[in-house]
Amino acid sequence: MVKVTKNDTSQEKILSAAKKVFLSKGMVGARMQDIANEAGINKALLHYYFKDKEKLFEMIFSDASKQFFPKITEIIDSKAGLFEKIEKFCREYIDMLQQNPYLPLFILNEVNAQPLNFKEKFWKNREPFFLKFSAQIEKEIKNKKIKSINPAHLFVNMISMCIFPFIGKPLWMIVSGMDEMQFRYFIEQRKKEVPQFIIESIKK
Amino acid sequence: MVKVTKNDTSQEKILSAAKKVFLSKGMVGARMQDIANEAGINKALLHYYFKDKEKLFEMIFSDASKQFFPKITEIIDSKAGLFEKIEKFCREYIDMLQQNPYLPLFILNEVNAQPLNFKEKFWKNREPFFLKFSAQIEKEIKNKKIKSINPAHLFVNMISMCIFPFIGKPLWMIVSGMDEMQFRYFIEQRKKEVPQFIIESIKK
DNA sequence: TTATCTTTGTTAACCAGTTAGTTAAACTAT
DNA sequence: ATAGTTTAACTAACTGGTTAACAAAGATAA
Repeated sequence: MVKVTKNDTSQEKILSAAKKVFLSKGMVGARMQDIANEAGINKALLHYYFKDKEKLFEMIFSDASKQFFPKITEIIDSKAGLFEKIEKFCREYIDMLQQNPYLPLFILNEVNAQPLNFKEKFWKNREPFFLKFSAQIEKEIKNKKIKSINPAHLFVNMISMCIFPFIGKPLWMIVSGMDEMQFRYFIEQRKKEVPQFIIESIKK
Repeated sequence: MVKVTKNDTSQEKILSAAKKVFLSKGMVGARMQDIANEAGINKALLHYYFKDKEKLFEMIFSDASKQFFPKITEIIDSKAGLFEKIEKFCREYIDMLQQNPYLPLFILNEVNAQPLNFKEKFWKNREPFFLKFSAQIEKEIKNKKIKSINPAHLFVNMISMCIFPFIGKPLWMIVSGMDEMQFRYFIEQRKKEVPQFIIESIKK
């Protein structure tokens, strides 16, 4: 008989609990006791495995960053055509956010709270990743394939329309009267609506 | 001779300090001592004028809400043509956010933290304000003036592109390498770029 | 005017509850 | 036994909020 649903190790339980608590409450809002409770262990054990709150937080933030950023560069840097790339990006990025709905507000809050710390620890030696994307757009414009547009605005527009609905979700649900299921459907639609909206705007 | 820069009353100093601290640090991150220091008064005086942190916070949040929301409905409900309305909204809303850059993250964080509390205290007896906007769009579609589009997506797209850059500002500055002045110019451009982007997408 | 009282504004010192982090002892599997 | 885990209990620092004393500026009455 194989080990059935072998209990996670304490370390794994802690990381999973910490992710849940930090992502929903942020660094200042999270309590070590909350994390210990969520993990079903004693608070002291947190400090046995992870030196302090800061260290534990960094582990979670680092992990979250790896979900939030590489997905962008990965698609943007691929060698697909522009429209295809836009479609793929919106579809996959919204899909990822659907599975990690707290990610955007978490990341943006913490970058906001400590921009320098973020730059030092998580954005060192990275090349400006949207340069390639920018070059591709310039080329398409030069070849008269799409209308003239500033690539930075196009990029920010795309990112905005993909990410913002997850940040504004609770407010939008109140304002629009949507329930959880309707919102889910709304997001599902956006995987096609957003790229279509963008392409309609720039195509010639 | 008129009273020159008459010292603000303590109450005014507190409100001004509280706004600054709450908007940049949020409810949980803000410290009553920070607010007292910022206002240049004793901490006990905060409780003399405002019962507790919660009350002081509500005052600030209520004030912030009045900037964040009515501006939307006001323009959306006006009787201008659709394109004109989109142009006016983007221009004026981005302009307002330029003067209150912390507003979006502040509002969205607090709605996120306590959606029910927000609904009860700040969204009672309000009619769904984008119904009129929605009707106007449906009409334009029916009259073949614009392409077919789900009004909810159009609305969310517009809001996203106006608001998100302010939420993502610190991250975007790091990623793009912009400095404060370049970012300011970037936002200035968006007042025209965003409505143009939208209109290009929906016009026939 | 002047002496006394009242109201309002302000403060230092304090209090009780919470939080991150420590410690030393107990448990457990090998 | 012992090395690796786990815990209850503790500590020091911090936080929101209170208190009691004090100060300033009128009001009131002689």
